[in-house]
Amino acid sequence: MEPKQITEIVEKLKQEMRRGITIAAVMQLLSEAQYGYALQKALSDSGIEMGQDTLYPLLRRLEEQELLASEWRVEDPRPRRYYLLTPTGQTVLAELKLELKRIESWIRSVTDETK
Amino acid sequence: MEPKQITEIVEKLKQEMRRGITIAAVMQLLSEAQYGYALQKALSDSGIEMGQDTLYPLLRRLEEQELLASEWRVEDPRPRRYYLLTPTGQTVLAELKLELKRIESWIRSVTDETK
DNA sequence: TATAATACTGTGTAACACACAGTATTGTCA
DNA sequence: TGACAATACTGTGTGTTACACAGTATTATA
Repeated sequence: MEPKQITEIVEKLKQEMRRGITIAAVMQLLSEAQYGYALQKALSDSGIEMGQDTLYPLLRRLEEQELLASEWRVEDPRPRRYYLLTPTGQTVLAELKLELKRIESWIRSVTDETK
Repeated sequence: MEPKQITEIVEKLKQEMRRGITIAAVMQLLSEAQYGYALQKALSDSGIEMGQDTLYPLLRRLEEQELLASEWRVEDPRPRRYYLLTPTGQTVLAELKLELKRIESWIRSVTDETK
């Protein structure tokens, strides 16, 4: 098998592994109100690259589920749409964090075993 | 929002978070040859529940990508299909583990911050 | 003997990340 | 001043895959 194909496969698998944490990342960052573009930068700072075409539908989806609420703020230099966790969203995030701890310990058990 | 709906949403989000690690789990367990049904039980022992209708297509997919190889073994009490990581699969698994460590440290940073 | 456990195969569908495309406004620089 | 970049958001289409649903066969058990 070509090294190029291996890289493709690896990248795709990494992608699949990452997708699970992006939701929690977004929700965690929205414990405080933030607008989409700034959120994207904050995610990037956390090492999570996410395109606008992925982020905005995700925000819409979480809002539809009433985990987020959004509002337009007319401000300098331009209007922005701010998102914030709802109380329900906070509850859900707390639950997700428990799951993350489980995933974390599973990762530790797997990677430590074969170090 | 109904508590029932929240539970649904939480479960679905947990599910999405888990999917990322199932691939690595399967590959890790197949560092040694194992047949499908036994693999499913081993996964379950690791806290990862996975139906046959999910596991077998995943095994097929990984085999198509040449990360796994399989063979029928005629044995007592019945023939079984064994799966084992290929050398390529071992390479890929090592790469995935690096990614898992990244995810792990990200989880730590997020959950510790808000403890 | 009927049912459960063991073991595997195949098809269909919902969900969603990402690709692709677009819009508008403000900022920067030659 | 105008072209391009950055800022900021919206919408549609598609590929992928977990899971739902369905099925098969053999062995084990009550």
